[in-house]
Amino acid sequence: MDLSKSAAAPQPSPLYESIYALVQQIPAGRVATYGQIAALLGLYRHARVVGYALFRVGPESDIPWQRVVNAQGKISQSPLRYGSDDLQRVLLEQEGVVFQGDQIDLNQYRWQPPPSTAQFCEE
DNA sequence: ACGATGACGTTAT
DNA sequence: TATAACGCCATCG
Repeated sequence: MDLSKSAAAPQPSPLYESIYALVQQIPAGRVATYGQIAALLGLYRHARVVGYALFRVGPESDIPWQRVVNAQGKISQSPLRYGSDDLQRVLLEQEGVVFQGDQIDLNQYRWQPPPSTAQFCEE
């Protein structure tokens, strides 16, 4: 049997898998930005794709989508979401994240990706 | 195959 | 500092 293309693609796209896997690696009380996750996957400008991947994920998923916010440290959600506008904020607060107004201090809560997960050469 | 969409990011005004 | 428009690329119909 050739398993070259038979029963070898249960997942719609490995790209999403990578995104989900990375998001799951975010520890509680920490947050990451879409651009950050995208950059870790080598998708420097694909922040939108990351958001789109999480969009397809459901509220019952194993993905802590709640820990993913935009570069402004704010919560992004679409009108098509579950309906709870403050749901994500509440979930983060329960993890120990403090909101300054409607914004989070990324300088303090930004998740620091381990070098094992991805390589980042900064200067 | 093409067009429209989208949970963003960045730059310009 | 806030608002607006553009770009970026994968996914969906």
